[in-house]
Amino acid sequence: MRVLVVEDERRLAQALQLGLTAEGFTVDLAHDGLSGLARATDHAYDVIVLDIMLPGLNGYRVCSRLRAAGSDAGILMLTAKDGEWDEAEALDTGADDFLSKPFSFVVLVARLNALARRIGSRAPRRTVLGDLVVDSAARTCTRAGTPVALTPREFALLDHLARRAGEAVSKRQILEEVWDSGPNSDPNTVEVHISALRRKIDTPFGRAAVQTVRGAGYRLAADGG
Amino acid sequence: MRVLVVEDERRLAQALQLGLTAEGFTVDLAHDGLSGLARATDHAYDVIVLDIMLPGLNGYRVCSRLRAAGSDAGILMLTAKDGEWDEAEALDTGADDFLSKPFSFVVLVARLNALARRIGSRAPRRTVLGDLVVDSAARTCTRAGTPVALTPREFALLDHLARRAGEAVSKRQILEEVWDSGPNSDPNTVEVHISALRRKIDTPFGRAAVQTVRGAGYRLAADGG
DNA sequence: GACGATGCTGAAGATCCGCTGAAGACCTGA
DNA sequence: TCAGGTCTTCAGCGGATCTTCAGCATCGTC
Repeated sequence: MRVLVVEDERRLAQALQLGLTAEGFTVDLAHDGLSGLARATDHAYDVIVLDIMLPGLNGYRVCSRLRAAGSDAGILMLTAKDGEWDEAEALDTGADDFLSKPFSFVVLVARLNALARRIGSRAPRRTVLGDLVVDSAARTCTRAGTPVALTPREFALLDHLARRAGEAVSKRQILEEVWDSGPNSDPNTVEVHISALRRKIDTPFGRAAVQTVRGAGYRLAADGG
Repeated sequence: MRVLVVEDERRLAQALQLGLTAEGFTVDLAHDGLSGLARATDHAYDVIVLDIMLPGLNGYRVCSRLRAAGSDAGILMLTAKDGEWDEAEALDTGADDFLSKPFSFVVLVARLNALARRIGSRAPRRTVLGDLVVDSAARTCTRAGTPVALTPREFALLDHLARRAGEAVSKRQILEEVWDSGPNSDPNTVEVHISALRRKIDTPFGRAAVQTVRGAGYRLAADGG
């Protein structure tokens, strides 16, 4: 579960990062509306925790812009309890849930999990690309009806590519989102796993769904290759 | 990254030009609303830094006219006051971001970069020029439905020209923006790649989308040639 | 038509990029 | 601790790609 916390009070933000990481979430931080928006559009988060009062661009605007940009992440708004910011408005701009400050950490985690469940159920479970089927929920993959056994990494990689089927995805981006690693990790790692993936879902079937886009990364053919 | 700074205080404007150029931006200046509007409609800028208080035509008006004219450049407004009203008004007229004077140069650069990222992500996925289709996200190109295989450089070049379809783009500009290289690199490099591009997207189809504008560079025909 | 400036293009060497087999580290469960 | 599977690192290969160069073509001007 990838979570983005957009919160300008740095101590609170860091406390949340610490606590949520301990709960098993993968947490990134942004400290103002604009960088939050930028991160959220650049990366695929499951849930975004969004403070309403932010420097630069307030939470409402971040939220509505995210929705306008087609984001389907779950959005949980943090509202200060002074009545100035209407919670109904938060929901109107496309938020999924809200929480009044100050809040208990346990409640936040519970809400996040509830949200994640709801989001999970509205996110596509299965991606069908020709005769290649990727089932994110069951973590299974079949090619022409034949089940294909994949290792966790291989599946995560395939799942990531499948969610962006037809698009070229850079190795750097793959490293960040599948490996959850910094920008200076080895792109060869991706190459090795791509190679392994091809050997399982393409080569035995004489297909080529996993395409190399030289200089730009990889692309999973929208028609399954 | 092409930036237009519209600012009537000349010393500030020149300081910005100097500083932003050092940061790697290509910077043009305008000192009043009308000439700013004219420049912005004549040239393809990625981002426009727009002061609100301008002689002639104020920033709000410049901004809304630009949007009315279909400009999709990122617009960053410079507001003198720190009030909510300025912020809301600026965003409502179509600005993407704002910054209150006085501002720190570092912050401006950060905001410009953030804005550029967002603009990049909202840029059109596909450019259709007659039967020539350039898909930036998938990094594919088709002519009359036939897929055309391009090398990374060729694609970057075509993509660049396609985003400015109908405009003449100089070799120098191409070198800067596609090759990301200094002004003293060899323009022949561009010629060689243009030649290769034509051999792939024009010659086999008996078309001439890539046009030479003698002394001024190249232009991609808006109708695909 | 001659001339200089500008653009085109084939060839070649250098460079870059991605692929892959193998080895060892690592993790996990018994 | 061991066994089995998985992951990362490394190094070398092979081919795609880029740049440079040189000669030729084309354009505009005189």
